[in-house]
Amino acid sequence: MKTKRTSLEDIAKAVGVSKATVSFVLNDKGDEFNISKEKQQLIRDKAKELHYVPNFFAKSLRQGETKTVGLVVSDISNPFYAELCKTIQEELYHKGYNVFIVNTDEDKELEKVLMGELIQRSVDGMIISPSNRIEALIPILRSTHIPVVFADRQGDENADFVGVNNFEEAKKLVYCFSKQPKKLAVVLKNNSWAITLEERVLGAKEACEELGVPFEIVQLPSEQNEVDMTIKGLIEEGFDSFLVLNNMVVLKILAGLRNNNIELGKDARLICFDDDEVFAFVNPPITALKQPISEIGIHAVERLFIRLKETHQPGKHNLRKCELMVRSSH
Amino acid sequence: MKTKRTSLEDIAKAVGVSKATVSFVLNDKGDEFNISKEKQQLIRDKAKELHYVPNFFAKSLRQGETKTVGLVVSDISNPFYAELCKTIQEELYHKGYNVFIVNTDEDKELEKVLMGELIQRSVDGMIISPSNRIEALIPILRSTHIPVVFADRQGDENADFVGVNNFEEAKKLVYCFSKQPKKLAVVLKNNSWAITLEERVLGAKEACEELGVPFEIVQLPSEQNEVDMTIKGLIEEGFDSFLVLNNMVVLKILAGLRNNNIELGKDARLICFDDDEVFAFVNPPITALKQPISEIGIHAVERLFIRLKETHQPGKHNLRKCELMVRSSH
DNA sequence: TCTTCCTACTTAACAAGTTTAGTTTTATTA
DNA sequence: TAATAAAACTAAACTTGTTAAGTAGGAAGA
Repeated sequence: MKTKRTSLEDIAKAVGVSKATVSFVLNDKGDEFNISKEKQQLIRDKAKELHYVPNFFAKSLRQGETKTVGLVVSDISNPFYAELCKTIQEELYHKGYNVFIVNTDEDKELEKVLMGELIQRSVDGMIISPSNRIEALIPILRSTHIPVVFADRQGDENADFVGVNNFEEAKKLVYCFSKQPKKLAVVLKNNSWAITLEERVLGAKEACEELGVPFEIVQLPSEQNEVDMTIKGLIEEGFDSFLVLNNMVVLKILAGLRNNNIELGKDARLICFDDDEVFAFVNPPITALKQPISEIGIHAVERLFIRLKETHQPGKHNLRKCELMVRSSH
Repeated sequence: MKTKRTSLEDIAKAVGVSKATVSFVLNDKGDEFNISKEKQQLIRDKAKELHYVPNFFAKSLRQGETKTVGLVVSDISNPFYAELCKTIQEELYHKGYNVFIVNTDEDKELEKVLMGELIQRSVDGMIISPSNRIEALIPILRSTHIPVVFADRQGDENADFVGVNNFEEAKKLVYCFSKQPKKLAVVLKNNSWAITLEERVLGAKEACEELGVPFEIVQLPSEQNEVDMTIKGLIEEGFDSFLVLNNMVVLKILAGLRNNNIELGKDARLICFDDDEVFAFVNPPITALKQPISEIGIHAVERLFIRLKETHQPGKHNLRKCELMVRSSH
């Protein structure tokens, strides 16, 4: 038997006043609307007694504001996004906002559906790390007038963006190897073609051309034994350096190298774009580029709040600096 | 200038029909309610033209159903919860439900506030990994009649629960050391006193008593240099084995051991409750207990759906099995 | 021809709050 | 003493979508 939740009206009837009075009191506007202290107490007591919880939807419907921000990421189980989500959630909580997180799994169709759901939920704003350039969604977003900030990945040149300069950072990394690579393998995940990766690949390419280093872009297969084969092939072809552009594949490469008896730091060198604390304890410790995740989250929220106030402003790009964690694999 | 979103009424006026007609058509009930094909097309076209997105709140308000589940976890940036969130989100998405994730940061007050917010949002159900036994929240949950399933951590004996048998699993781990410990340090994070940890501690304790192994429960400080000191002290006192009950501290211990020149596997042994893929690449590879995270998520969702249909059923405990990842640190 | 039925809709109540514009009662002032 | 003001509220409109009940007009059957 589904009993109805306590409503304002239930309290009003129980106390013998109008809905309006109850609403005033429970929104701490009792004094402003001249509700007597005794009645205020009566109403508050009854609300507690009946376990009253306001219906957020009714409130939002009337007020046209939800105090909710939609957060679109491709994969919360990726430590990068897990941390980003956490930071953004915390920042927004302090400002009185809730966050609705959705997971696109790098699927453009799903992304579209989920963003539609966020719009249905009347989020006041969105922070998006899009699976790719989102031409299809721009008109919808425009017509709803929901402010959007892109974080980590840039979905639209003209919109707000907070992230890192993937091109420049990747380029710099190529210069960071302890010995100039004879041949460089630029490795990324299979079927992963996010904007950030595109930019990183371009940066690495430019550096290689500047240095005259031969290079190849390697899309790593998903099965470990295929990875092992790929790496074997690369080593045989004379590749001695690996630039890993994707934190989610570094473990596979480590395993692949080990399975081929390649000793990192000696027989080959590796740098990873994206850090993990545990890299310090891997054998050998992995040199990696640490992205300022919290910073990105904090600035994205800050920017969104500016947008929430002044809607008509040109988009601004905020590029944050990365930090190279020099360990010993490079 | 904040332009209003397109509403049903806007479409109705533009086409010259009533709101009801538009509602029928856009909910694919046009035929059922005998709306002519031409009008249906007209309405659909206009809806697309005006970028109509239904207001979810208005719909939920009327229908008393939100197709939304609240998910309460202590820390999404913890890989355990990140994975749990992802699984639950995926499972629910396939069933036509959305998930609202909140982060309690192990703070009981915050947990209370956030759960209140989920109730305000009229979630149809909740999956909770509570920061602790949540006596304070039980009456509220009861009065709202929102079905709740506990995942990972058990908040109430009488409610549904999906997780692992922390007591037994921890107990077994003590028996897994390659050499019986001379003295065992049972390590957990500072100020972390989740239910799961309580149970794990109790299990470890019982095993130690059975084996006659002296042990100590160590709350690890948060600063690395203090950790180093703690570990130094333990080693000097003759502790040669570490049972780490908390995935988030294992890195600190690894660093502490290294800073004290202790070689794992030789001078000391370590097993971790909770696994991470990267443990295979740490030096030496860490033996760890892998929890069936996806399984927990999937079964929690399944259980919640049973609850959504039949509210009055006794609570059921579903204990899933863990897998010991034998590597070499033990 | 009158009744009945079907088609193609419309009207209005409803969900649960917020908010504007009133209303009644009491107190104060000219 | 009448007018004015303040105190303590209430009524009803409003947010948007759903849905039960109703209606107008035409066709078919008795």
